[in-house]
Amino acid sequence: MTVVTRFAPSPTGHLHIGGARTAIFCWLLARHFGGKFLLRVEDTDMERSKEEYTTSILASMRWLGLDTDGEPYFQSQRMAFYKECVDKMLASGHAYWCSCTPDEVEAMREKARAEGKKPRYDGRCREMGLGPGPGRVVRLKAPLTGEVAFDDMVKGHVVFPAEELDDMVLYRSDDTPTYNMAVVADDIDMGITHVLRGDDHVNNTPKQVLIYQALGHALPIFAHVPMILGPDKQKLSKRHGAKAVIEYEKDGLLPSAILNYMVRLGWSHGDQELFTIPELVAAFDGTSLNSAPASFDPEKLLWVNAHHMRETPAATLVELVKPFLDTTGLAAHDQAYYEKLVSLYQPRAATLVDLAREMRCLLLPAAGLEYDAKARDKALTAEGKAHLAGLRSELADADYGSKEALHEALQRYLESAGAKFKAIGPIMRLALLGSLGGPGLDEIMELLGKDETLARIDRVMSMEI
RNA sequence: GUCCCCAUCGUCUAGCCGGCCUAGGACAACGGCCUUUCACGCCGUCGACAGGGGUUCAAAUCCCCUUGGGGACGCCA
Repeated sequence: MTVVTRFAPSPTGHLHIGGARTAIFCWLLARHFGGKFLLRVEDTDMERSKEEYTTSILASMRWLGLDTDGEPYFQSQRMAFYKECVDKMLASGHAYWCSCTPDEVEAMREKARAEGKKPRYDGRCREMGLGPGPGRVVRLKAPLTGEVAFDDMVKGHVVFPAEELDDMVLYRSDDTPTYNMAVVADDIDMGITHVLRGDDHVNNTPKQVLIYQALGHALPIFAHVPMILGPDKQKLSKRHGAKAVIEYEKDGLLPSAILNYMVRLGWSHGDQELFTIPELVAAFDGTSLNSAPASFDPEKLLWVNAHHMRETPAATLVELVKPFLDTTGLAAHDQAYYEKLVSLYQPRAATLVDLAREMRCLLLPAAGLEYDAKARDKALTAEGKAHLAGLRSELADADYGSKEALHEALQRYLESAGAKFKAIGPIMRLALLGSLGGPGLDEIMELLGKDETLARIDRVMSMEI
């Protein structure tokens, strides 16, 4: 059986992290089974839909690497098709015209609410045999009794009493289909086999089941994945650190890390936490989906990202980090320098933004190096400066071809001065990096080379304590 | 209000057609090791089956209730 999934966003905002996870699941399911992943833009709400959002969503999906099969479908371009479907339902007696005004319907709902029932339309136009007319809508002739049930890959068998469902509007008085109508018509037409979407749609599903039945079509396989909640268990929102996908791109996160982290929210594969994308495709078969909602944890996302950063080849990372570098005042360096530098900071940065910031001190010319005030207070001592002077002459003759040779040079100085490493560490770090953390002194010097190393030492030598 | 869904460490989760669970892994926190610093890595500590009833020789695992949380009830999607 061919698997055909679809992601169906409405272009009323950027691709948010919750939507991204749904898209990732759909994409993974299709790729795992060698099926098709389609995109459908649900832009029937002319008021809220904006083309810039369609562009943005497409860009985010491309960035995440969620490639689609074929061109996207736009609901706004399929109006005639929906009309046909509705006509078919009218002709078969599964739908009828209704002349009730929104105010009248609202009154019915309030009445039901007052009686402690679920708000619903009372079906008064059901048997009136009305035809089309201004202000009229088409409603589904829903069953009055019995149950509406469907099977769900994550929820199992879900049953709704028919009394819960009313004669929902399928076609509006402005000649447009309603959401549920359009979704079912499209899912059938597009040949969707697996409808995977957020939990918030389970209540729509029985309604859609009725439409499938009215259209005489078999049900697809449903999979309602649990929603993502913020750390406070409330619905995920901006203030939870859950942002639009483009924000993460700006924050320097890697697409593979986002996929890895998001997929693990509501899905598991034994104890495995870290996945490459091919591993994800191989492992994700739609089973092992959790049914409980999950909270979004920005900390763990960062940890996953740091891991993916470490796994990325240095040459690739150089290209990825470049857009994040503040290039003002930087000295010129070749590709090999950049790669070496990146490999030095790879295990020390959780995001591309961090990496870019950390790298900066080794890209600046000696004269432009910035010194951390605290590091300077701590490391710049008379003793330190004295050691630095000795170190300078030792280093002036050193071999900068390997970090081993440089390490030996440092050891030679230590022996001659009778000092411990910790006596020269801070002052050397201050001179070379402007701060106290970072890679080993030998590898830093190997990267900088003799002239730059000495220039940096000289600059600190001339500083007042 | 009505209906639907859900319930294991602070968080993500394994386990859930019952016994191998004195409940495993990961993030975070804390302690240690490694180390010239900072990271990485490694080792360890803290830490959970929401509550109550059943069923059973045996329940985190099955059933019921309670509580708690989420979602949905539009001529929005």
